[in-house]
Amino acid sequence: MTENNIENIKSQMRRGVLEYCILSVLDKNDAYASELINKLKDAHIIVVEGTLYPLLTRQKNQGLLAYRWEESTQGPPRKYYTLTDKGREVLQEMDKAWKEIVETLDILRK
Amino acid sequence: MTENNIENIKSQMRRGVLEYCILSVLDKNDAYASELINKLKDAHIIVVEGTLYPLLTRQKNQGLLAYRWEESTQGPPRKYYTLTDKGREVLQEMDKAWKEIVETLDILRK
DNA sequence: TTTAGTACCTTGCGATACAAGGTATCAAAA
DNA sequence: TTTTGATACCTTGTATCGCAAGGTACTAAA
Repeated sequence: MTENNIENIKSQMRRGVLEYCILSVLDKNDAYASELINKLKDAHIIVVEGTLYPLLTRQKNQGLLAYRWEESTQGPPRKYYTLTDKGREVLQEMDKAWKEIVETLDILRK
Repeated sequence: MTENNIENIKSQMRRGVLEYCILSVLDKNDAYASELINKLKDAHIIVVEGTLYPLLTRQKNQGLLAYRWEESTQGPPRKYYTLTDKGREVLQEMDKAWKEIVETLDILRK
């Protein structure tokens, strides 16, 4: 029960920064969806397909991301996402917002 | 539009830590709902009644909080919430979870 | 030609944040 | 003594969104 509680809370915290994480990863390198899932899993940010695909579409529709198709010899073509200029701007705003929240919690929890 | 975007993102981040903030505030002092709203507003964590009341009830049902009624000379009686032992345990788990996420983002955003 | 691996995407359910509206108490003004 | 304003509680309805589950399609190897 308590365990469940905590898992719930963790995933809630993660959810809050998920979009931030995605833009952060893409800021370093373009990536396709499955690749993103693995990179985020490595960073202990769990995200599943049913969450990521709609989210990427949303961010693309907001003009934060663009994509291109690339052939693969290993299977079907890959949809590589890349940050747009607007995406980079928003990422900077996210940096600020994140900093504020971290400071807020420092104070609340001091 | 972009502004809206950012507001959205900020509130998403805040949401992720809302329960953490509530327990943190109550860890310092017992408080009643309206008081909590003001304290959180001061800390730039916006939360409205329609969000807070169900949330407090949930946390109480999970055994994290208890409450007592206190008379007030200024209006209707106040429902003072207080952390339970379990609430304090969970708060410590939240501290860990939060630390992890902050570290994760440090790495992702380095 | 079937199986395994990779990659894409959608549907349906449940949880939940928030706007809006409602009830009740007390004190002071009209 | 009734009305107003301030304080405090709580609920309802809508919309969003995360996630489990299920589905399609391409490639290579068995």
